[in-house]
Amino acid sequence: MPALPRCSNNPRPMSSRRQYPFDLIEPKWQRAWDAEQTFRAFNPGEVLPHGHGFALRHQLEGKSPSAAQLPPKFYILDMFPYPSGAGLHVGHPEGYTATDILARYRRAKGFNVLHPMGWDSFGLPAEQYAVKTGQHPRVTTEANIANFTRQIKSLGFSYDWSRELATTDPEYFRWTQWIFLQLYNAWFNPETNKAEPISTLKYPADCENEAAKRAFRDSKRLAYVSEQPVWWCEELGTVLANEEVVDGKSEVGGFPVVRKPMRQWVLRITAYAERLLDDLNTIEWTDSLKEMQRNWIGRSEGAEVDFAIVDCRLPIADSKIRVFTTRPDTLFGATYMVLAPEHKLVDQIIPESWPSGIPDAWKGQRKYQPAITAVETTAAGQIAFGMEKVDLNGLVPTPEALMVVTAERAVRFRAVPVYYGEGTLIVAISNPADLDMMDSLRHELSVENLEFRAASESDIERILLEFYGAKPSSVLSPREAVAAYRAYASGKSDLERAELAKEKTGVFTGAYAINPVNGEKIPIWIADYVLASYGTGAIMAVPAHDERDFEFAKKFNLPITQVVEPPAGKDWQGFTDAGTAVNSASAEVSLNGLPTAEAKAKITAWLEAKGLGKKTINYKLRDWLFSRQRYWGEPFPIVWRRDASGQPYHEALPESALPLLPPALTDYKPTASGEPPLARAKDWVNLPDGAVREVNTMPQWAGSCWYYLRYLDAKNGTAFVSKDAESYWMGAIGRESRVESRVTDSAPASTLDPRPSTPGVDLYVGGTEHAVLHLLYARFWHKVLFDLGHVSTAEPFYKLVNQGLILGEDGQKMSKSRGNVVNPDDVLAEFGADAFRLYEMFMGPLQDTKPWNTRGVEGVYRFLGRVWRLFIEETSETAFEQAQTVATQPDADLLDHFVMNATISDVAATPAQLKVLHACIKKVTEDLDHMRFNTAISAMMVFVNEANGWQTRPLSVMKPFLQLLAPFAPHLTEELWSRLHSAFGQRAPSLSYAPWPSYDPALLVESEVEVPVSVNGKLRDVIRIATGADDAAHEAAARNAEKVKPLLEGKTVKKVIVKPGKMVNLVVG
RNA sequence: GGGCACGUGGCGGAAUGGCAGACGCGCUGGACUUAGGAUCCAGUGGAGCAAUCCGUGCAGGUUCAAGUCCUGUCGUGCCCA
Repeated sequence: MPALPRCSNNPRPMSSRRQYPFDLIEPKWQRAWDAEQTFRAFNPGEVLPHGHGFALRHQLEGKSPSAAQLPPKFYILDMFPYPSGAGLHVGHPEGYTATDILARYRRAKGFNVLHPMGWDSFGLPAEQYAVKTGQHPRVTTEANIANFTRQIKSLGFSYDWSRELATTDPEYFRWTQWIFLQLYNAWFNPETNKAEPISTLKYPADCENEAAKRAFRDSKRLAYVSEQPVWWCEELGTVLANEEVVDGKSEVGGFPVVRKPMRQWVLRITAYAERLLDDLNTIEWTDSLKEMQRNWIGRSEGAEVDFAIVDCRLPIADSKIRVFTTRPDTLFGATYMVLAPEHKLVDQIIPESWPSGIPDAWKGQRKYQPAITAVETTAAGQIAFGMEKVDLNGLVPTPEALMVVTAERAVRFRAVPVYYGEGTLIVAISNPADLDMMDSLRHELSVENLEFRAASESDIERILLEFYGAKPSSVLSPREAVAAYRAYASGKSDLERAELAKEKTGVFTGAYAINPVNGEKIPIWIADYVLASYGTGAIMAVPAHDERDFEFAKKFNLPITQVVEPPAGKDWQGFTDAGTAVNSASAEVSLNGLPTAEAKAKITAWLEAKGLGKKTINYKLRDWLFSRQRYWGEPFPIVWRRDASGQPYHEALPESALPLLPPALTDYKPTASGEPPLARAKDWVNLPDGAVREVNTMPQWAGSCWYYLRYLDAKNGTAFVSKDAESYWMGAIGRESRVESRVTDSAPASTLDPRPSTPGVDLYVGGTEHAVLHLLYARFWHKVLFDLGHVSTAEPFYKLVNQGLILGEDGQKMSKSRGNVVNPDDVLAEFGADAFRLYEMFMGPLQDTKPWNTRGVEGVYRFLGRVWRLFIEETSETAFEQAQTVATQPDADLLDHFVMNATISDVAATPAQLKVLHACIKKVTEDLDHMRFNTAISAMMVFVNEANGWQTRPLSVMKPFLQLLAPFAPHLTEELWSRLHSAFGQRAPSLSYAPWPSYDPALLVESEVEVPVSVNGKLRDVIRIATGADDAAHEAAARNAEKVKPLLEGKTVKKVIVKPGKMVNLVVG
């Protein structure tokens, strides 16, 4: 942040300008809250200590109330942070301040508030630091947690620190592993639509032996093992989930990633797709957030349709291709089919030779044949070409990986090695900027005569001619063409294939299928715009009404047949919206004239009746890739064994083996063979009975999937959470009646929040970056735990609010490189925690993105100074300052030099004063109920501006005001609250549990109101009129208003609109 | 390319369809003061001496009345692709 002028030779440089002694007040109260455990939240059955504010407020001192005897709960949760080395930035405390204000407000309203904080402490940075330095990640992590704790505590948040947790604590991740075992030992029963213990699984008849049963069982578990192509990041030494890869690079660090098939643990989240979607309707999240989750789940309704294969040499059962389409109504327009290049039927349908008469363009092309497979080892390092001898199809060489390994590092480039010989390497690179990098690597390698330069297409052609002596034949057989195309496509990611490809590519397989609705013979293609992982990996192409099919058909001259008539004025070619079916009739069925929706229904019914297809629902959501090749994560409680035939199989450890701790290591790098770091610990991996431990670890998401449950009962050593604590705090029992009976003691009904407690976390606040993944994963785990009877609600987070981003003072995202990061420590030193909290809330609506402005902090800081001076005698400031100057160290006793302001007295308030106070109570209360913190603060500023002018300030007005301000500025208000009480010889009850003030609407009624008068909708004058005057009185007064009268002369009043007390509008002609 | 937000003074932002700009910052003037980068008081959307006129990205529409609702358009942000 821009440094504010500070005088370095003065130990208390700000004291002369300090608005009030926050530097003494804030530590004083933070210590007091800590010592008195003021914000301890009590579980059902706990003994409430004598003298505790909560116990006093609810007359429960020394008792151990049951859930029914406790006040209603309010669970208010922050997204716990990853304790990074950089410490807190001003974005963190924004949400934390909002929740803290609401937690304090709810306590004042009589709720039993649960407001905890913890640490999402597994994570990559600590591990990367460990790889570099050999320092155990736990050491780094603990230091960072200590720093975060200090920073968060300095803000005076009312967390119940007795429930603090860290995902890296063995007593915590023991239960993360336990939940994994719940997933492992469960399957999803589609009939009951819920997870059930694996023991309820029924085996099919052909599972004759134990091995077959095991294979079947393992294929049904919610946590299962799968060999699948994953994103491998060389630099990080781990796989990444799709969502952790951004623009072809790792989200963390921005390192290159490649596709690679690996054995992985996967969680069956797709089984819950429908429920994750449906239950969004039962929770109170913003529409945009729900929409994001819906998009991510990506439900689409359509049909699966079977197309028979012509002249097929396959067994009958396989002689058809199943496609998924969302537009079965366009079936008559399907003029070709496309399979994903990886589709398992492709190999089986290819004929020996091309059918006669097909265009050459369909047959694929061989353009280059760089037959280079080489690993050159030198003294200094090696160069590896990740490339087999392949045929390429396409206009440009496929970007492939060139890996250069030196003693220092391994770097992967997107490059095609096209020539290698006599110590000279020539590559075609896709990013010219990589040339410099390669050049610098050349020096590191110290390989003689190794030259890097970019090769143009004609260069490559010339080199290939030289290399092979002749240009290879361009005529391919169907099998060769398919193989060439597959090799080409395998180098691309799904994203590159489906979305980024500007030019459609593909090749004809030589085989044909029969369109089931009209018996037409259509060619079967493979193309990379069809993904094996979506739907059935095959589509029917309707070029007239699908953008990508349309482009493809144009390129390869495939027929385009109209089957949907668009609304008038639109071209049918490439029209993809709903319209009216045309050209869609056979002897058996006709869709002609039907709107798209009806046509879909009719053709789907027909297909089902004929056994040719069925209505299907498809999801974009994929199963959750759950393993990482890292050290700093939860180890899987799994071992591997081999059966009699030598087949490996996995087995869960017993619960008694938990927590399974990771082994001690000195080297945190993956092994030379690419195995995860855990594989280095041979003693740990190899068990005496011959079993081998799983060496993958769980992703960071695991710990954050259930931390909100652990807070409920954070010290429980025998269960992840006790039933009692879970059902009380997650609010599944007898809510409404308890709210009414319990909260009424303190506040009249008028200011009562009528909303009953809600199931799950009552309010969850955090950043949008977790809008999809964390929230989806946590909901999934929660539902599994719900199905298995471990929790009592179907959803974890009832109400969720995303705080907006805080930008730097320059309006840019805060980042170290921009140098616009604001450090809360600096702001706190200058203005104090209360001013910081107040400013974070005053900036604007919580949900909005807004820029930081240090001048704005000064504004609210001045406001707090004005509050201070409302209560404190100015002359005593001098006495304090003198005492402070001679004091050797900051001492809270110095505060005793302050004297209460003489204007404060125990006298009756005037009606005007009461009105100001009650208007403020009303506004602040209503705003807090709607999380409008900024306007609540402005209401309190209005109060202070008024009170500033009062000659006497009645206690009965000033005390409630302090209560209103207390959630926002707890330190200052606690200090003034206690001084105010002792100055008037009163006993000071804890401000934190003092009942929230209520307002009297009768006091707010004005005897006379100002009402605007407009003529023809234009404001002309303002009249004063008695409250409750009738319409006629309003009209009469309006007609007589000074500035209105002349406008009515000579005109007829055609219409009069009166909203009593609001406005009058006269329409004249 | 699609979806969802959002466009209001010099700035952050207020406004159940009913007096646009609450509150704060900044700015201007004044008081107090040895001093002011403290505090207090007053003013502050634009134009005009004034009456008054013009003003919520732009263009239309609905309405007695539109920052607010509807249509289109431009711009910004986020998410998805």
